[in-house]
Amino acid sequence: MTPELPQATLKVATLNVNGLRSALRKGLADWVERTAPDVLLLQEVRADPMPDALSGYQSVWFPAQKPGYSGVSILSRFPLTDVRVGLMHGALDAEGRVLSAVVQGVRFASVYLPSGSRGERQIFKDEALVVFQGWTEALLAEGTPLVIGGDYNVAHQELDLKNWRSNQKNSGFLPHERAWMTAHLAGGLTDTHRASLGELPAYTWWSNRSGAFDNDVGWRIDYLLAAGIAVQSVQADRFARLSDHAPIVGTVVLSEGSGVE
Amino acid sequence: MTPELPQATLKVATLNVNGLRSALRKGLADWVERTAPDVLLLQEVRADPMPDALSGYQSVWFPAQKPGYSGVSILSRFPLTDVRVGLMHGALDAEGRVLSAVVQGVRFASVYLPSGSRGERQIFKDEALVVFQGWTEALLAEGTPLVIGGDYNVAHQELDLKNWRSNQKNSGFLPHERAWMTAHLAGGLTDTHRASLGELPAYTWWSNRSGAFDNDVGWRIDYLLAAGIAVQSVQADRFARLSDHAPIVGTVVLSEGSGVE
DNA sequence: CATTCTAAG
DNA sequence: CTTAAAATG
Repeated sequence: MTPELPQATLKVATLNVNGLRSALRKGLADWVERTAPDVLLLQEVRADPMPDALSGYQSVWFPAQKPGYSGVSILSRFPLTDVRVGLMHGALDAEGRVLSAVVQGVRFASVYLPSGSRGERQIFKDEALVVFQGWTEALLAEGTPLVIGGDYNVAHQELDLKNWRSNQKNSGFLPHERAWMTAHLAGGLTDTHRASLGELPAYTWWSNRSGAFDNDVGWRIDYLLAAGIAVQSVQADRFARLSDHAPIVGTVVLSEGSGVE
Repeated sequence: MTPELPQATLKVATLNVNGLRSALRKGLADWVERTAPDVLLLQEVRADPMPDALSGYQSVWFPAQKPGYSGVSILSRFPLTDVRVGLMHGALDAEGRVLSAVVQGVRFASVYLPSGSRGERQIFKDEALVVFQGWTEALLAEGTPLVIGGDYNVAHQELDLKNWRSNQKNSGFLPHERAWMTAHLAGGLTDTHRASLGELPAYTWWSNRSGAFDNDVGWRIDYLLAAGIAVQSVQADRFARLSDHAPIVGTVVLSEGSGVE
């Protein structure tokens, strides 16, 4: 270890803001100042680009075509290079769902996969999973260290939601969605949040209805995944309450070469 | 004067609520309890009928066909009889703008004439003025004492708005609208609020923008008009703040026969 | 239940 | 600037 190295780690955070303006009203700027992520991956921005929303950050934005809908962005304290917008899939890219850029040699992706909770959108979600998996495989083949943060709208295992039995027929915990997630990870991505958690439950989303949050009736549908690089000390900040989702924060280890810890 | 008479007067109030649910949130029920009108004429209800919104009142409702838009109602502590819905004019009646009923031998009408502030609606407003004038003339010919309360979206004289010079080309103070109001009154209706005021200004509407209310940059576009009966002590309750309009309250004199005082 | 957008005033 | 609805999650 050479203490002279400029910075051996990058703090990364991912958050579905459910409206960036709403999250700002709820104190996102303060939370960012306290948490001080070097890279911040936002989903469901629901606004046109707001490059001055958080001072001290460069940013890239991928809004949906429809105003007020979907949209992702990446904010960084260090230069963002090799920005890639979308999946090269017309219908998905009209909705601003996948954006990536390289920071300090690591590619960071901000991903917002479709919800299927409005039944007629399940088919679109299923197609998105396939297209996104193809995109991911191509990226992994490039060999650049990769960190994906995002809202997948899929809970993986039984311990990833409060009531798994009653949700087996609900979008977000359908058997084929869970199998997709297993395959997605098998492609070489590590679920770093789960790795930090062990076997503990830790949800990242709670419905706004009734007392879902107070009763911790939640789902873990947001992820911080990594390939070719370690992300340590990954935690969901359950009490941030900046939206209906919790931010996930972790430490990307730059100096140790490759390998997931 | 015989003190044994059951009730020699009726307290009447008229108010554009700009959403009845909104006005209820802002304390309409308390205001009604304090003010205790016998008859309450509401405009811009913007809701389906809410017969239980104010306890102690019977009510009749004329909503627009389009949800959340326009709509008038009449609430009364005494029986409402001979209810008449609309003007028998398809386009106007689709918007729930004129409703009347008889209470204690007096016909009360709740009237919400169209706004022309969205320019393309001026022609519709102009037609409404003509149709409504015809309706009024027919009603006056019946000879029943008549009290009209409502939002006319027309300021009559120069003292009826703060900046009359700069508004001579704006809907609500156009020369032909003012002339219409003059003719409307000439048909036998008394502007009872103006009669109580003398030459004082007293506005009933302030834009929500900037500090229009704080600077009293208002318009008198709501009226309490009467024919064949006296309405006394008519005042706008400027500080009620139940909507962007002030309620107008007056006392209808039942026992003195006919005549406006 | 919460967000944003739209129509309307 | 404000309301209410619509679409969406």
